[in-house]
Amino acid sequence: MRALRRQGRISRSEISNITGWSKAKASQEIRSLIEKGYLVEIGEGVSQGGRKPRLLRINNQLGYIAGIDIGATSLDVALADVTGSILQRCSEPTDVKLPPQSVFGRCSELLLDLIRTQGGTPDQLLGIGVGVPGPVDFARGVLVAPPLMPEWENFPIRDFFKKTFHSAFVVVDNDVNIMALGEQRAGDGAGIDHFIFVKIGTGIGAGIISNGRIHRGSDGSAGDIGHICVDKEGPLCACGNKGCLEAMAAGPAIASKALEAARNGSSATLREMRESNGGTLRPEDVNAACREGDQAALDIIRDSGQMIGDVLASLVNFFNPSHIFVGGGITNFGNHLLVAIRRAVLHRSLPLATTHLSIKFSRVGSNVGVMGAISLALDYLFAIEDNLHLMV
Amino acid sequence: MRALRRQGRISRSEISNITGWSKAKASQEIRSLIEKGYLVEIGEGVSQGGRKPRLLRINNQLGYIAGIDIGATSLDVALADVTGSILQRCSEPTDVKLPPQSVFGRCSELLLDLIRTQGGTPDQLLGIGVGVPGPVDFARGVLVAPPLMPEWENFPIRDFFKKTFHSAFVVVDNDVNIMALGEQRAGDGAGIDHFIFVKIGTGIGAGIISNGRIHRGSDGSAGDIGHICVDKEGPLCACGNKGCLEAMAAGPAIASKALEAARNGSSATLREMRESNGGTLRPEDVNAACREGDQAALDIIRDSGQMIGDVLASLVNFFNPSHIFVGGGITNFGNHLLVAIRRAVLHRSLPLATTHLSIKFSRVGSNVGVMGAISLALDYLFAIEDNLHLMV
DNA sequence: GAACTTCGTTCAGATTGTAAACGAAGTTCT
DNA sequence: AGAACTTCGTTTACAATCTGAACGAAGTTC
Repeated sequence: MRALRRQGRISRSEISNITGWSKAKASQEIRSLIEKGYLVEIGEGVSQGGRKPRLLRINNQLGYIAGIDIGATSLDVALADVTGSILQRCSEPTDVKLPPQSVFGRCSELLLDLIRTQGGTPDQLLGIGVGVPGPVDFARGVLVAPPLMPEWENFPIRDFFKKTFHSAFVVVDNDVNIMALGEQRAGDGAGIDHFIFVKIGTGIGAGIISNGRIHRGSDGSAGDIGHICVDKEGPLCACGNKGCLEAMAAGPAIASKALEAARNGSSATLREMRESNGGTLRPEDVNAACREGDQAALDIIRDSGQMIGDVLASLVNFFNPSHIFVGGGITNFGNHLLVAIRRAVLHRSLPLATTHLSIKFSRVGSNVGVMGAISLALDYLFAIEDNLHLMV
Repeated sequence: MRALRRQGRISRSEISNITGWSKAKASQEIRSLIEKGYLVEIGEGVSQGGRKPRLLRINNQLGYIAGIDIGATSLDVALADVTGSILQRCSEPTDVKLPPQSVFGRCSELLLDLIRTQGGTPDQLLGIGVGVPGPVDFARGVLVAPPLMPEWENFPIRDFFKKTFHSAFVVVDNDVNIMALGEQRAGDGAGIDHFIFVKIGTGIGAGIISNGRIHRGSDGSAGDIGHICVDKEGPLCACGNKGCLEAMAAGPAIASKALEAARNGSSATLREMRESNGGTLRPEDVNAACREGDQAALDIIRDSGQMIGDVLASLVNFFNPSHIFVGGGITNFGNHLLVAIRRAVLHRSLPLATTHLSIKFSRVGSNVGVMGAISLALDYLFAIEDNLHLMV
């Protein structure tokens, strides 16, 4: 019922049209919601040839919603109101090798800071959405067999946050699922029933939207495409198999290929960079070299793109999405990567599955994670509010 | 509302519990449905310590539902009542190279025969579910760019059947989707949220169930895994690409590999078979040779299984299903194929995605297609009945 | 066979939703 | 400027709907 209200964020008695209710009931219901403080009036709208409508909106003073996105190397925390507008956000580097207590503890601190800066108190926090880099048992809100951080397995994320924020519920999901959700709610994914959000960074993962809903799979590990095998004789991956996509095309692989190119002399640019960096190279350096027109760097990026595209081609045949959004740390690598991915997908997939397929970078940028986390929390919030209303 | 009734096929005033209605309303509603002829009483049940309940059931005299499953080489037609029980079925070989008029015309004839044999008339047919071997625009009920039978594109299947069966609605879907639905409703797929039904026959295709619903993809071509590339230098496929799974591991590929083995002398058994068959070999022959312990035949089957398993391994990582059901013409090939598939999948997928994964043959057998078609038609029937009820 | 269950219906009363009428506020055309 | 017409939102009387409690029917258990 008020889920509808969330959609039309500003509108008046069109509600009676949208819901199919009579004007009488709509009016009465709205009055009750205003009395309860859920809705507020917000000025008047433009006339449609008669009396001006009195617009309303969800009361954004109801409380706060937090979105937390924990990546392999960075950590984002944002505070939003119940309409999903971000009030403030912050970001800092982290390391998943650290014990969960310290990482989540830091999240709590940052969140408390944000709330204080906004002039609120911790008990005004209604809900927290958390994205973590690994398979999540969604119902329990717990990581299951995370390859990157075995220590985190079964860490009670929900209870941990509840200790500090008593009044808030906690929803935990995989970080890529949450990015896909963010793209759906705050990006170009709006209204698209079937799409894939591909995150390329330290690892490679995919968030899947099927029939408009997140597909998590039976163990919460759906979308784990980083460990699809692309070369049976390829390098050893952290997961124990050989030639995983992640081990061959993600950020670290790009960096190590660049190091090799710097060593064997196939790229003077990369060699210079390595020296000025103190013997190491980061994925960003390869991108920079690429911009300068370095052929070896370009080849490295293209190779990555082709491998990723080859895998995506299979998935396109299988899943037939209408859109693929590419995001993550590698996103600012310009178009070379994307072009290579596109070419590989178009070359290898069935024409029917690709004629309407669009492959592009996510435009939501670095906010996509926290936006998704907030959306997830809001979904949960409005679901229980609906239930409460049904019970009362 | 009566969708619930369809679930509990025999039950009485538990309906008031299931629906949450008061006993009064449930009773009244049931009376109305009985008067309209939708429900019938069917004896008494066992006492629970008090008065015996009077069991009811959906009236199976309401009309007929037809399920039609058109494969690449065979055609199945079945007649069922509105509870989904098959009354009678028939099957005959066909060829998708024939024009659609003649294939669908033959379906109509068979269906008329079945109805007559059951002592009914064509206007008692309420709905028809049709499965066709190719991508389907589900909303329009029309084939889109089918690789095997370009002539069938845009053929108005719905209108064609409506000409003969005026009172029936027609729902068209891809044949593998329909098999997946059949597995869900009449097989081991009951209650499973995420699974893949893999059909291996003349072609290779997959039906996908995500969050308990068929995932059709944005163009209706989801599940078309037959044209995933497994070998960039492989043989040319009918689709124009090289090294498609279908071209390397499906029935025809198995047969042609067997012919080669018969020619080059690596298998005496296959050579004998070829001679007694008049120079050709069918996939079934390879199976027979396999049973006799022929090593070359066994290798052929194992190779196919491995290639299929390699592809499935990627899809398991991506989709994380809890079950994979294997069906289609190759199903009766015994366990060699399945063992090879299983080994490849377990070897290549992430442990988390495979620990709870079950890969087995579909037990529904040859009925799975028509059962799915019937289920699809029933879903549609009960959906519109629900709507009608809401409107009245 | 008395006491207690479960099943299903009947009926009065409360709850809920609706349509129509009406007042308020605004626009357009003369 | 004002008459006529719109749209917006509320009030009110009325109709449909649902529920709870009471009750008869049918059975089980001790």
